[in-house]
Amino acid sequence: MKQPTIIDVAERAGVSKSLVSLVLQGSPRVSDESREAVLQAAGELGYRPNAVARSLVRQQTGVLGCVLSDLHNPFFADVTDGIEEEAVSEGYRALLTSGFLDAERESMAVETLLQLRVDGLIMLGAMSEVAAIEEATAPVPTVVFGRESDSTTLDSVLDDDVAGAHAVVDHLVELGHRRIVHIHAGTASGAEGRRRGYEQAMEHHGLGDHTRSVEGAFTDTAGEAAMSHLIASGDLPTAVFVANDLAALGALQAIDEAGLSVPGDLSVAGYDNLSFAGLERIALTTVNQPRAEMGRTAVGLVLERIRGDRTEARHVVVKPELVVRATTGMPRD
Amino acid sequence: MKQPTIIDVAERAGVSKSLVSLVLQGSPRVSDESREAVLQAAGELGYRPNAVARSLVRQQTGVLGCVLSDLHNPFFADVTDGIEEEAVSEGYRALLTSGFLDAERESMAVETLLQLRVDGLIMLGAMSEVAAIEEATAPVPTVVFGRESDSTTLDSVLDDDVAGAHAVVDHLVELGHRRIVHIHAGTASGAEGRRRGYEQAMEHHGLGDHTRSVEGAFTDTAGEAAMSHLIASGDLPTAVFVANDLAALGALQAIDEAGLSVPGDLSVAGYDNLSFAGLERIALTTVNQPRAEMGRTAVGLVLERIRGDRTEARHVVVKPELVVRATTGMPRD
DNA sequence: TCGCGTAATTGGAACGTTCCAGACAGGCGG
DNA sequence: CCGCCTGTCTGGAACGTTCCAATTACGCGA
Repeated sequence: MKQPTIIDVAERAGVSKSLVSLVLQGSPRVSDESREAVLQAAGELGYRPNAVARSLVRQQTGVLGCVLSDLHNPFFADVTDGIEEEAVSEGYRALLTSGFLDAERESMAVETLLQLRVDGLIMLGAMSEVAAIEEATAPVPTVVFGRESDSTTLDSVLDDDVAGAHAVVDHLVELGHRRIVHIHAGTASGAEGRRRGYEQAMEHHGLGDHTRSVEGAFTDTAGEAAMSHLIASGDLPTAVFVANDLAALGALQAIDEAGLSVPGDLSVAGYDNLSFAGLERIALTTVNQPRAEMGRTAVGLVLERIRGDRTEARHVVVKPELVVRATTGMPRD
Repeated sequence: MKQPTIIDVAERAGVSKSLVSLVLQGSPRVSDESREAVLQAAGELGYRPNAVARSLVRQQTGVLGCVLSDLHNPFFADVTDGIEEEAVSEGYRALLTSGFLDAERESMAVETLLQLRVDGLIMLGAMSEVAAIEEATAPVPTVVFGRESDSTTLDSVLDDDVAGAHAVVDHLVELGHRRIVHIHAGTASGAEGRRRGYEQAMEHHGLGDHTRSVEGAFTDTAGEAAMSHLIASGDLPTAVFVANDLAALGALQAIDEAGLSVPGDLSVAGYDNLSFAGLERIALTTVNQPRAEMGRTAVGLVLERIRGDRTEARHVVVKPELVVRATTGMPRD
């Protein structure tokens, strides 16, 4: 049951292990005859290179570790598509782990990947603070995805959450809303920027007095709970800006359950433009980010670092885009 | 920048590398004094074990590789929760890769994981046939998740798709439907059983003449395309049973776009009971599987094999459960 | 015939661990 | 006083590769 090694192949082909190694790496300085013999022996034995041994001597694994804060959020699936695509085309492999929306489990995942000696790390929607990530990932090039950062060591990729949130509020105000509540996501990646954008925009429109944020999280259940709470409080706004689409879906559910109409009684906007948001039955007004492209960018950044092409941190910020659908409309007055 | 090794720790602590190894493994046959010194030295240097070297000598990695056929399908996220939980509690780590709903990319992912010498493999919703998986994964204990199998070497975990599909058809027939179309998912995992269950149930209800399957896949876009096609054909049934919820969501979208009403003009049922299916705006009739539990079971099976507790294949089949919601109702007559 | 350059091949060190066999010190019983 | 046991600790082999330096084979020009 033991898998054959390069030495088994060498014996069968009647050559040295070094030559087998050369052939398998595609070296040109090998006679056709030897190459043939080695390849045949390898085929017959069902030889499969041992990446563990290779990594040990090469001092690199060819693996990019990705920590997804939440496997349930389709947002990250789209980003990961871009990551995989770019990684593979550059000769790397992406391995994924989940952080389970928990800073502690997230750092356990990071630790595992570091022990495996991944060549680079991409933290998607990290729950941990940048300083903590900086420290934990020091030995390996790391890109923080979706979290604001001015780190001098870590690269980052994110959309301009402040601008995105601002656009949402502008849109709602333009429709005539004044009492706009924000369901935020605490200190999760992207949440702070969106909250700040909301507050700035409210201020900007002279609605500072109506600024009101309630606690939520980047999950459907949190969105539903926050919205239920808001409804139960009796003090309903005319519009709600929810920190992401997943939570917005939960909020919609709470609203539907309460028998309120959208956007008649209440306008709702989210963030991320999940594919579900585009369904007619949802038709959620939201903010789009170029997810796959951002994923590719993240890989590009981490590879630049791995290859030593760059040493100063780079922070890539992309423009988000408001997508107006049917969950937002004029308030009843 | 090079990470410290066990030898660096040994030098700093003034002991041998063997002793450092003993301490780090928590051996009791070490004096408190030495233990203290080693731990302190390791802490000061920021030592992190090299899992690559450890794996090489131990001949095991402590890693379970999981290939998810589709990262976009939340179904697998739920299963993965169970997998992770059980793996961690048994001292293993789960690493994920995506198969991108493509047999070829899937087998590339498997190959990568095998080269990394994972201790076990779980294939979730594999696109490849069981025979191909059997051959490719021969050196490593492997569990096939969600695909019917009578393999004598591979274990499997799945729900009883035939029974699940049967239950859907029973429900529709009971409502009075006769012309029930099935949007299937070709040879994808689980698709064949659901199709078979549909066909058997139709036959069972004397509706063999109305049996009609149209081609789809386990994605929202495929479901939408199949449904659009069905609508365009002009020959509408009164009910549609879609192979999974993701595709059912796409089908609903096509129906909504066509201006038809659900379940007035058309009843729709899916399979998987995604959390989205429970939203009031969707309220999709579907079939539930105990996802997290099935994930835990899969890990249990693979660990039994790794530990050599069992050599014959085991196939765990769990009972699915019909969940009736608002997308199914009596046909107009 | 000899020396030399080139092409092909090989042995062995190294990577960072684990683990086994053995070494060493000290205490105890005979 | 000697042998032995126990409790600690250590050296070195092994894991499966890569890669460097060295070796061999061979043909060709002088």
